Amino acid sequence: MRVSRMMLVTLRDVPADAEIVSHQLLLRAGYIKRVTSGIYAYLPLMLRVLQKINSIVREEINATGALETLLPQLQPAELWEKTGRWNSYTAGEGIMFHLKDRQGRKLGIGPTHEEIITTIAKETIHSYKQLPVILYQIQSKFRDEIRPRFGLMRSREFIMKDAYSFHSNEDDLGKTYTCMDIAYKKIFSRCGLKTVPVDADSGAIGGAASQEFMATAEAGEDLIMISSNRDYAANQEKAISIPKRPKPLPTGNTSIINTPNQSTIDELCSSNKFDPSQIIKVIIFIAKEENGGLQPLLISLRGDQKLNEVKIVNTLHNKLGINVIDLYPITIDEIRNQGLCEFPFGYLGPDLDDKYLLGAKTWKNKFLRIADHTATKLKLFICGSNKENHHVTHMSWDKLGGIPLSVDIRKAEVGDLCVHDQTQTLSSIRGIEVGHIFQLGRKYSDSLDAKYTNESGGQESFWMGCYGIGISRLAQAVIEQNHDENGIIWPISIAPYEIIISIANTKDKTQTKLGEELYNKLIKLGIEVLLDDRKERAGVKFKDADLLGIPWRIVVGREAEFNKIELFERSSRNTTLMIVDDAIKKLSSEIPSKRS
RNA sequence: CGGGAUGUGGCGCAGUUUGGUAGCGCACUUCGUUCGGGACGAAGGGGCCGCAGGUUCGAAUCCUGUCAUCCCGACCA
Repeated sequence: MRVSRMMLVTLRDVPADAEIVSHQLLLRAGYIKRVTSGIYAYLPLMLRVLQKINSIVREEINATGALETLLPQLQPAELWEKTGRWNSYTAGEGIMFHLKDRQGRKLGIGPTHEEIITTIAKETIHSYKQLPVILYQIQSKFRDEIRPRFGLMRSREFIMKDAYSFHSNEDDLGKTYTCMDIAYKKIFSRCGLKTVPVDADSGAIGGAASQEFMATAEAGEDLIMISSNRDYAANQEKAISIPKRPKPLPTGNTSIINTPNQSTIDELCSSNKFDPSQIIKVIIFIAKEENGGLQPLLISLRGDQKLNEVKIVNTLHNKLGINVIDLYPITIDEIRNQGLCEFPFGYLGPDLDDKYLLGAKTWKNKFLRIADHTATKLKLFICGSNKENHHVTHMSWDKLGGIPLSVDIRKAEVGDLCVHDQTQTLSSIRGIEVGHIFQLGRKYSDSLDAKYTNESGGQESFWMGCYGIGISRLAQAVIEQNHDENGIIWPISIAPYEIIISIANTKDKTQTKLGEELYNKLIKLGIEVLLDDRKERAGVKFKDADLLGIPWRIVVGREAEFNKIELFERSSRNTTLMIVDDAIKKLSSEIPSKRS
């Protein structure tokens, strides 16, 4: 392709809207154009990158035995109602774009495709003999993100590869899950992306085992907790660790103490020489349930621990079968709006009476009481007395009327010891989520009544897995990891072009002629080559070539008359003066070997 | 949605406090001189100053409303 013909417009100034380097470079080098918030046009150069990524993804996913499909983006509400996701995906700040057609039928614009694919599987797969089946597609997905940002990193329309697998038993699902794990690692490494697999929360999609692939980058939105030897890594939402040992409370009798103006852990500790680990703090949240119910939660935590809200949502779902669509701390205004008397905030105890909720307008009038393991393990502790300005020391769970539901709802912190290996400590790094694999189990097949006939003639729900890769996000993540002050440095495997020939002076006939010859020869060799034939000064062409990030550059310049060119490698910035034929030889052996 | 900020040619910005009818750099066009790391000079083209009302003889500038964009939080490939 000739640069003079490719609608290339590069920007010298950094667009004001772009915050992170990869986004700035995509805009400056003319790869993408913003159309509206979170919605981008992929310009010709970008499309080539995406197509390269797609073909790597296709190769590796096809190799797992998966079949490519293309599913509709417009999806009927009924399917989403069956899985119970229509409300949570559309109501309030729902993430699904949705609309009504002219007959008034409700449709959603696909943020994901479990409903569709499971329905298709249900209608197509009737016997265990047809299993397992893996289906996938690569196409645009739509999510009405609360806050789109960072260009393609979090956009509202984005390209995703999503695969879904169907199995007759859990073991088989596990096998495919492992295959995908391996395929994903190959894909990311072929794309030149450094990733860390982490244990993940399975979020709104639901399910059992789940792993995220994080591209490590300072600009990443996710915090990853990782052990020193990298054996363990988890999303902060899911991370577990060994909490520090509590400082035992010296023996003593249960007694109420005066604690005026000591409504925080800090104040309480500094005034009474307590250690935060000797205290139980109590927090009240409201869990908004899928069916609209508002359940007050009375949560007990050890004073030195922090609450992990995601773990609470999961606990409610997994242990109590409550599907929570929103979780938020209560406020004084809300208590008033409920028509209730004020709570003794700052002095709450785990035994706060349900009578505080009597007469609530929309809240349920019984607390759901849960506590973190670190709290329930304390034999003796200090806690609020449910009376302003008073705490209780040497309290025990017995005296409080028993131990509430004991679960892990604390945040793992940097410096904690790891559960898998107590010689390791946790530290944190930032990452960009580029892939996610789940073992869904039978959640969707059950709710959509997707069954097949098993060996003994009975009906059974499919075991399912789902596996996503954010294609457009991945492309940008690669830039985040591969750039310098001059621009992008594409790995050759996904570069839009492999070589750019810069003719230093287009008025020089010798240079132009040699450039054109070289261009044609390289094309014949099957190399993807750009010819910068623009009537620009050499400096402009060099700057643009660096900015675009093409892995190799050939400069046809002063030495053209001696049949020599300069070969420049973008990543190392090494330049070699070479005879033309030697350069061709070198490139035609080197480039194909590094494409993989 | 809550908190913060900004909207002025394609991009980056000044002008707004103290109303007088729009300017700078980059990019674009033409000519000349240059010609290996974003050249220089000269001459040009392009903007109803986000939009709608209002105040005023007169509004980019003041007032009201509205829309959009970006940043911080919840969301997620």
